[in-house]
Amino acid sequence: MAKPIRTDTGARLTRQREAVLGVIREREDHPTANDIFEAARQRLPGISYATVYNSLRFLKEAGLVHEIKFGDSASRYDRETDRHDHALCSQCGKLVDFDLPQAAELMKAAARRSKFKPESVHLTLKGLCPDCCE
Amino acid sequence: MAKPIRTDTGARLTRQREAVLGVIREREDHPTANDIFEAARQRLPGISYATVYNSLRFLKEAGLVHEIKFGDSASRYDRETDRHDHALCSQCGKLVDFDLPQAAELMKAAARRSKFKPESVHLTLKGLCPDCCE
DNA sequence: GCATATTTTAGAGTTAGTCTAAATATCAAT
DNA sequence: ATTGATATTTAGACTAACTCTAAAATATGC
Repeated sequence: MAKPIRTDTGARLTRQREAVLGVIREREDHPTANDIFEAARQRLPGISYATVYNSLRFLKEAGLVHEIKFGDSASRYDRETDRHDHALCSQCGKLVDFDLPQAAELMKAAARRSKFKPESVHLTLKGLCPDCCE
Repeated sequence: MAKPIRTDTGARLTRQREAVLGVIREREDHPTANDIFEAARQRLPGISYATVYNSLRFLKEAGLVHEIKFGDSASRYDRETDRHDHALCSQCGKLVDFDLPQAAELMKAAARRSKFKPESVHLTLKGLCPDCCE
């Protein structure tokens, strides 16, 4: 009944997808799919688990959100879609975005050593966040 | 009956753990736990799946092997335990080790920007491996 | 308004790994 | 060598985080 809003590239932004995007955009942190599922249910009580996953995939492909995967545990989602790096607290798990300006150079250096044709570089710092440093 | 060989730090290197370590040391690539399970069964037919996982954890904690996790799919294991970086082929999944000499500097720069107390940096280049570049 | 295409849903299925409790093996001291 | 304490292995049940499927609901184009 309600006409679906569209993204600027013409893709369909249904109520469900909009709710999921809204959750990610409103949060400062980097929620997991499950966090998003719970928050999305507040906005759209009937939304199902599978739809949250479908929406996340859709939004990711549309470039509206960014997925962060560390080997451990669940993926986290990030409203920041530009290239950036991550710092992960080894004590409390806090995840912080930052940007290393030398990333482009770095990618070249890495490409030279590995003999790969570079597409992207991902850098993660592990350490203690300011709160966990005492 | 057979006395267990010990690592130089005195930890027990049982037949099972030795088999798992042997598999990893003999391979040039970066096998998954399942690859290791299959190869270990050739050496020690009765070895169980759980034992391979237990052994991998043990060997990792003893610093004898290195675990590599990317968000996608299963962990890979690496006989190279010194700090190093990885290049991952976006087409065929090939994983190659290399070392970036500027890693120490990089860690400092990342620590400065994120305000974290640094422990380690992990860099991954995604791109096309030499074979997949045509 | 009807046919076609897209999206959502519930729930089953999958993957990779962890946990548990019983069985077995090793060690250290008689 | 036997005994008891400790460590390790095993099979299989269990878990977390997704992914898939097929049917139902919804939207779009004519």
